Amino acid sequence: MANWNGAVASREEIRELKRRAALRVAARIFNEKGYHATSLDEIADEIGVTKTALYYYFKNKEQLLYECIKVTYDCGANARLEAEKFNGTAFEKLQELYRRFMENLMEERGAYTTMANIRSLPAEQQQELMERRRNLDRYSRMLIEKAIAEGSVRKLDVRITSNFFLGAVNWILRWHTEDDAMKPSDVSAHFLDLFMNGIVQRPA
Amino acid sequence: MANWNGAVASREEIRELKRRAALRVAARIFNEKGYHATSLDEIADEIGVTKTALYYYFKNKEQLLYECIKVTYDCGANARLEAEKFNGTAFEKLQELYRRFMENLMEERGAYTTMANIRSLPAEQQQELMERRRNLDRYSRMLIEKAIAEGSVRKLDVRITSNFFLGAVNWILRWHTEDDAMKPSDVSAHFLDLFMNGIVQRPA
DNA sequence: CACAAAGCTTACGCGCAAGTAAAATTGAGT
DNA sequence: ACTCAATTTTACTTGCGCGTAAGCTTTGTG
Repeated sequence: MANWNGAVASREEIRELKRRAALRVAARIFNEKGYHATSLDEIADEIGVTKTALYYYFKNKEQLLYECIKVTYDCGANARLEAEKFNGTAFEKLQELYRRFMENLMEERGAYTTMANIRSLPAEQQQELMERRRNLDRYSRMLIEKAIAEGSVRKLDVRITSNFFLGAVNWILRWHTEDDAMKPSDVSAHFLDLFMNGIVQRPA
Repeated sequence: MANWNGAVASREEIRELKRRAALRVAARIFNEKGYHATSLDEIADEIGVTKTALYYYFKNKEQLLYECIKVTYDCGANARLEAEKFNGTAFEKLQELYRRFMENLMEERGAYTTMANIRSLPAEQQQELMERRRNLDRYSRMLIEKAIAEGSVRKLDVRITSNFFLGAVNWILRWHTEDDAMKPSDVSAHFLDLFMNGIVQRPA
């Protein structure tokens, strides 16, 4: 038998798990205290290693932040993929986009995508993240426009409407904790109910 | 004549104007780069003085942040006062509360009330601000409850509904700039339209 | 004009936290 | 049990930025 060791994690796998764990801890503390107010010593302490150990997994502090933010953007990007493969009206796709987005955010719990955080990164990574942000925003607006065109949504200002809901969604991480009484799916359902009722076109 | 100098600002007045100007500059940079990433030298440079001049107006960096955040909280507190003196249903008061809140925020342009910012302050000021935050939130929820009781709003989860809109509102400062094509009153009207349509009770 | 108070500057001390070098430890495969 | 790479540590350098001390400049007032 080449390897009856299937159940036990390999070195590579352990390394990856430790990386993920470190990212989760880092993201939590960054969100609580802010990137610049958080020292690597603090993050390392919480994990149970010394600061220098982190440098074995991440190039530097910026890299750590970058990957934390990437988690958050991936939530949006994955939500978009789900929405695109969803067969249905623009109205339904819009709903799917935001439902997935919200639930991903609450599951993954990455770093806030604040201006302060993004601007703490090197120019190149800033560009990349801003680009991804714009992409999600454009997709969201496009769906709203299509939904208006198909008559399922009232004639609204698309920019305002998109910002309205994106704001509410991004804010979720501020008040919804990991051990919240409310499950991610409950929160997303409530939010969608509020949003969709706000924009839906009703028969005269 | 005791003083034919009425048109010219007195020393006290000039001092106060400079303080205000400094606060506005500080809040803008804090919002762009984050509190800890912003040096006093930077703020002073932008104003056109040296760092030490700021110490003539503010006790220290924390004090500067504290007052920037206070601007934002005052927007909420003043909105509440306006709403309370407004004669009408809970539904109308709710609308008034948020309309004023949004417009004040866009006019005053204080500092974001993020966890990171608040936790950068001394314990005592943290307490005070958290208290004020809770007060506004409680008032918002109370109005929603009353509006449900009076039958003008659907039976919704009050906590979720309040967080939903507070999130959208707080996010405004992220995308609405001072020279935005859209006036504060236009933005607030749009937002209220979206929110109120989302929660209103409709005849069967 | 004198002179005090207000307003601001230059020069510096000091602590904290990012990042590095090199040594110590662990543990998987032989 | 031995080896060597993977992992983590201890000990250190460095720079940035807050805050202070001491002095210079401006301005209103008698």
